[in-house]
Amino acid sequence: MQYNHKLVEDKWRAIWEENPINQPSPDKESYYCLDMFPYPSGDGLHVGHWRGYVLSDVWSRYKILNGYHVLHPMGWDSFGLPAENDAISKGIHPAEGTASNIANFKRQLKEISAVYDWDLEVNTVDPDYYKWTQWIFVKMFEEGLAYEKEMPINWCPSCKTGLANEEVVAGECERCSSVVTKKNLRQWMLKITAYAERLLDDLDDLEWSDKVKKMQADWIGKSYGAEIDFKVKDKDESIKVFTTRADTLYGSTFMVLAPEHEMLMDITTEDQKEAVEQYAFEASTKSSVDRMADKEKTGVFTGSYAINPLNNELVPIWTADYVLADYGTGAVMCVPAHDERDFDFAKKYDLPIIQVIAEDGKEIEDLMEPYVESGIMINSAEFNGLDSGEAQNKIPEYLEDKNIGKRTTNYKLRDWVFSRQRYWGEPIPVVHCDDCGIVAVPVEDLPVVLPEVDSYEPTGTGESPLAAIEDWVNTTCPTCSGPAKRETNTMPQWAGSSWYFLRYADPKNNDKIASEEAIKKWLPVDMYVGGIEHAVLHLLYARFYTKFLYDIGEVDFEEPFKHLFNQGMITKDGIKMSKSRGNTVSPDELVEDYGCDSLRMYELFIGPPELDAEWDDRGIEGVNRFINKLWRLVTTNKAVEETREMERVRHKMVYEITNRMENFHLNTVVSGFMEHTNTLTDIQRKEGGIDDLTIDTLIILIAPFIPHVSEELWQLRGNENSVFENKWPSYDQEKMKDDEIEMPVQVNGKRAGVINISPEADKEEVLAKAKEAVASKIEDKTVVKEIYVPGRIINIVVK
RNA sequence: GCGACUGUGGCGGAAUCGGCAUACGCGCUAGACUAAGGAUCUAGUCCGGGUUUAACUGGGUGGGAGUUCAAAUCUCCCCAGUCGCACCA
Repeated sequence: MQYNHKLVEDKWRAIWEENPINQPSPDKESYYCLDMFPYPSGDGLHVGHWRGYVLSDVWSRYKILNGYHVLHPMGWDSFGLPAENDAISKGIHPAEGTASNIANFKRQLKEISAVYDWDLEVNTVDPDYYKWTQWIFVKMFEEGLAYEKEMPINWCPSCKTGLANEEVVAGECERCSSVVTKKNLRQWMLKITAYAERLLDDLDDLEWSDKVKKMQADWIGKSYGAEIDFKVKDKDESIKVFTTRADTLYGSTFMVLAPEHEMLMDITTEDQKEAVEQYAFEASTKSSVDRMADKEKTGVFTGSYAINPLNNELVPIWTADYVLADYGTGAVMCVPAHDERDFDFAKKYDLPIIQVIAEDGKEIEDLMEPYVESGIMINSAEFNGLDSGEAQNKIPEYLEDKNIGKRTTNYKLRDWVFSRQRYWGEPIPVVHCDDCGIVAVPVEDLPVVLPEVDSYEPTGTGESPLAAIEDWVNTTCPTCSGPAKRETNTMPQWAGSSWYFLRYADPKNNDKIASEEAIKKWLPVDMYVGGIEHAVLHLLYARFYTKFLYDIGEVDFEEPFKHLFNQGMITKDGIKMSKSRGNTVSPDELVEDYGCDSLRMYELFIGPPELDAEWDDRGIEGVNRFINKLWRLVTTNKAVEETREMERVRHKMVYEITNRMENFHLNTVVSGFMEHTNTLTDIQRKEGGIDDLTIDTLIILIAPFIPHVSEELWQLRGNENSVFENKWPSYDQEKMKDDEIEMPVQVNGKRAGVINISPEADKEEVLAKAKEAVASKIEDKTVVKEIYVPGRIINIVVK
């Protein structure tokens, strides 16, 4: 019988639909293998998307064969701008576009034949789902972690909405690449900074790649330093600066405040007022791109002086936009001798440069560039001669004693700008009451359902389109029943995806995010598979949410994803596959021509799963040929008595495949199948057949990769159960050993011959045989050294 | 600028521990089957010298040095590409 992928795949899809292979049982442990759920775009899936989904499915099926009951769900992260933009341009409600995109995605995902349990599907735009997204917000509000603030935030002029810091990439909007500007807006913020320390510390215990951990750690950006108070001359005020280099305090010759610093105008003298005001105004209109690196530094003198608390020297106070308002205290003590930026600034404005650290304790005359290394303290009164590292502790201690400074830590992480001025998102569930202030919508009134609007168009004024719906906006206060207005901002797309992994455990629960038992049974996620693009955004937010839910007793773990696997991208002509670049390859035709099994296997064979891989349409032919070869091997086999060779090949095969699976080297698992199938085909030809156990073992091992073919072959061999009801085969290393092995013989490190010996042969015997084999190369030379690494190599060193 | 990763045949890639470099697949070449082949099967395929064929022989994992009996693998320097961060005091 010929292999016909259509017949086989249709048949088994129908059978699995009736009888899912992943059944619970009291003696099975649970395992949670999760894909990052997709945004259902109108573009559909391409072969790049398949890669991650195939990977997680192969892993899930491997776990099923290892005796686990596996949770492997799928759902939709459906709020977001593309649906809304479609709504604006085509005039259809975003919900409609979203629904049809989901239908298409689902059809395409079903082509993969993954073991998804579609009964557990979640969808972030479903009011039964976002009820809980809103509920979490209310809890955060109650705990003081969600707060309102008017402040200059990142603003995308194209998307016409505020953005979180994490959504700004090199000064551009993460979504549309427009240059991000600043806008002063009333915003909802989440106090993620309260979790900075835990978000950083707990990275240690995660089985994530070092790369992602480092990206998160860098984003959180903890640095140790000191806060120091500088008194302002002739004023009753002092300015706090943050520095990581307290050791350089004696070299501080000026101070710079960010143009947004709240004390700037207070301390500016009358004659400098105009210039400073002008400068601050200009800075406020600049985008972050304009303010960024390698541009010449600019600044204006405020006319005031601060007093260096160590030596009482006067230091002029400037304002300059190279100092950031929202890091540290927004004010910096400047040490031009030991900081590049301060050095540039001092050179430009002719400010004094005092060296206080020297490599050998000797001052360099006319410093040409800042000395940023550690060294010996100079020009620092009683601290002279100290190692600068030591002074980094001694000086803050000294300041602490005098109550004019303290050691502290600082983070780059900022609070999360959580409101968006757009339509297609979860309404933020609070009302504004003139008497009671901001009041959260009571839990029993959730969800606050997103109302219909006439126009989805963003207003661009900082108001959401929801603000125009008067009968929705005007409501009554849940506390005093007086007139109140609803919050009209919506949540960012990340809100729904920050906790969805919990909902899969119990998606229809109407009383809780998910029941305690369901959460205990399934969570945290054992294996999380997805692209690297969420290294900071989604993964940081989800970790934050989980820690919050832990703190309020909703979950019993602090980290949502134990093991994270980031698959590489599929590229075409060296660039990422995407609809906008027009270089996508659709899986639909490939499934039609070669079958799901061939495409599944090729997606893995293409390269190491963690690295990017270049798509080549022709490659799938090879995998398809292999499946045909395997089919022939199994269907034409006449069972024979097991020989020693067959036994050895079988154990070796199980050993190698299992090992490579455990190490996630899935591309070499596939090539391993090819190699062993070639070997078995040779044996079959030679011996007239293969024993049953070896054939069965091969079918079970390969089942996670090509499930339809495996089921069919399993059935053709007379079995009535599913191939997935088997147990993953085991191996015996003793039985893998060859009776005789080929051992290369080197002379001076170069291969000179080969001998056949028993692995048990002793050294003398082996060396004698080896020398005989390479006699012609060593006969007129003196043997200096003989290396024998059992099972590996022989090297004879001659002179 | 800082940091991480990657660099192996014509191509994708393999090489648990420092131990036969190029497994497996694509492509290509030749042959078989065929009315036909863009199907299938068989054999060959790192580069060079050599020979009818083979034997034989030299080189070789981005470049250069080093450690070692032995280096794709370890160390140092350099080059190229990709990604991340980027005035964070």
